[in-house]
Amino acid sequence: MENADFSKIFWETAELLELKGDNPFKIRAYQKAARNIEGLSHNLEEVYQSGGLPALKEVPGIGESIAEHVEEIIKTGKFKKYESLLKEFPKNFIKLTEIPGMGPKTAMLLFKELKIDSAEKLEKAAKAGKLAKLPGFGEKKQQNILAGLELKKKVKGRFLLSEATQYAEAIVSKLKKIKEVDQILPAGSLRRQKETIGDIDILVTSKKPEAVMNAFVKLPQVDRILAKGKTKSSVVLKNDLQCDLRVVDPKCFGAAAHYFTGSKQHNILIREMAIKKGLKISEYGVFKGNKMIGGRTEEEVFRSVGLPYIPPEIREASGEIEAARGGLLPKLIELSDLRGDLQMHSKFSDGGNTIEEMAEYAKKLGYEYIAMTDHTVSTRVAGGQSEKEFLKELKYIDKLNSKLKGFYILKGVEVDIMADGTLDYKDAVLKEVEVVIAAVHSRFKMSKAEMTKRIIRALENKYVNILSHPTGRLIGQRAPYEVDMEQILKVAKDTGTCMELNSHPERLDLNDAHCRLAKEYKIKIAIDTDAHSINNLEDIKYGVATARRGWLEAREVINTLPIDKLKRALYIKR
DNA sequence: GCCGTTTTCGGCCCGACTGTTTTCAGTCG
Repeated sequence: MENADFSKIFWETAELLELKGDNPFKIRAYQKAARNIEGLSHNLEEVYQSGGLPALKEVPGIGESIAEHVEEIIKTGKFKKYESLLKEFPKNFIKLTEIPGMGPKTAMLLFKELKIDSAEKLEKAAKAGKLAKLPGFGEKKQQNILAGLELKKKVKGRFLLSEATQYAEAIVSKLKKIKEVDQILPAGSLRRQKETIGDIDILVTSKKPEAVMNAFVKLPQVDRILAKGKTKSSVVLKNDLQCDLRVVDPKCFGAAAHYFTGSKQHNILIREMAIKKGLKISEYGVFKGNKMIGGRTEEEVFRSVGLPYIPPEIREASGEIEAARGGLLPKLIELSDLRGDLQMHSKFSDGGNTIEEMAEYAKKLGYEYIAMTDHTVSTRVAGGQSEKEFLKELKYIDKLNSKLKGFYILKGVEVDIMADGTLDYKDAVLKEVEVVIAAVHSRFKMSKAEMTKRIIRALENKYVNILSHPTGRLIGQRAPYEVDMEQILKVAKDTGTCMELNSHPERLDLNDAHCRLAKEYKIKIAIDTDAHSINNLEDIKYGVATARRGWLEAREVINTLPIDKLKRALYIKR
């Protein structure tokens, strides 16, 4: 069982309880547990196997009864309470609440009054005008539900961080031109740099909010307006991404920034701390009674509850508050800490640029080195080279290096891990290479035990420096292959192998939670781009963002080292 | 259902906008 499986069950349990109109605090408890399990770096099943119920109860949001539910799910593969709740409703009924504008109350009312239990029936009834006649409904509400259905059909899921970043930057640059706009900050999950983004939240300070609102909803990117008020508006952009704008007074910028950055759970924890101190925190500031005592900056908000500044990327209610209180916050890695990029491809395999062009661009980015890691023979679709061809590339790199001043091209390779865990280049060839990156590119559907064994065998090869995209997932397209990550990390630690954090926006692999786990195992990480052209080299920022979400510091990332130290670190296994 | 630097019981974050309402419920973030 993966953590995502547990969290899905508890999310849906909460949803079902909500449909039933159960105690809202109980519902919140299930949601909180689901959210915390989602962000957990350890596998919940393994937590239970090693420490039983008491270990489960250590997880925030898991108490007596949810711990028992988890145990039940592990032992029996079932969760009786959830299944009996599910039986109380028609099949797929809870999916109705995924439609924007449809909450549990509306869904239940429509079911009771019109027997609506599917999106299809909902659409039919709305089109026939049956909804508008119900008590509490009207023409507008009916239209909104139809629009929500349309949106749901079009938008399959969340947007990649890279996509949302581009859209947000375009909006921000337009908003900056509005003269009534003072400060502007993209907030929400985008500011926390989550790997996928549900919608763009933008915060603006202005003395004339209405002027900003009017300009915002008229932006060329806007397809339609969902809501427009004095200080808050929501629109759907032409690419179907929702964008919310909120305007506040400059004096509460910090409080608003903190609030709109989230995460929701983090905010709740901070607000609870405030209450204990006799304070109240809202997006308008920090208040003692009616008196505002802070909120111009985010620092003031944190200070009001006795904490230092917590970077947005780790505001996930996953231990950052405790760390901040104990003075144990990590000094998160920054883009400028990196001295080179350790995986990329050239025209020698499937890259779009020559080695010289890649090196030239890398120099412009301020790097001191790159590793050229073209594909090997098994990855023929990606122009993988035979050993003989590859040895020629190595000689070519030697020649380039003799001409370069103040820049170094490491001789690297992205070698394939075969189904049995052997590599597709002989050790005699790998011996000539400075950076050996091993990767799984085939046979993704192996059992967890087989895949784990396969990868471990590769890690045990003394020439392998880095395990590339360790789970093989493609966000929104391909699930990670089954692998026992803790087992892999243990072997990586024992053998002195690094884990890659592949910065490709669809990979981000290791993900944030795995980075944090690797940190616990004291394993070094290589953040690289896997660039196939000069255009991809700047994707490194998404890797750094993920590393920051995984609490990584510069000293835990191998390519923050200067070249001589890096070479020594790479030779540690031999 | 969870949780404790006021509590093992009694709290549980806070506010905007909409649509349908004469004062608010529902939804969302």
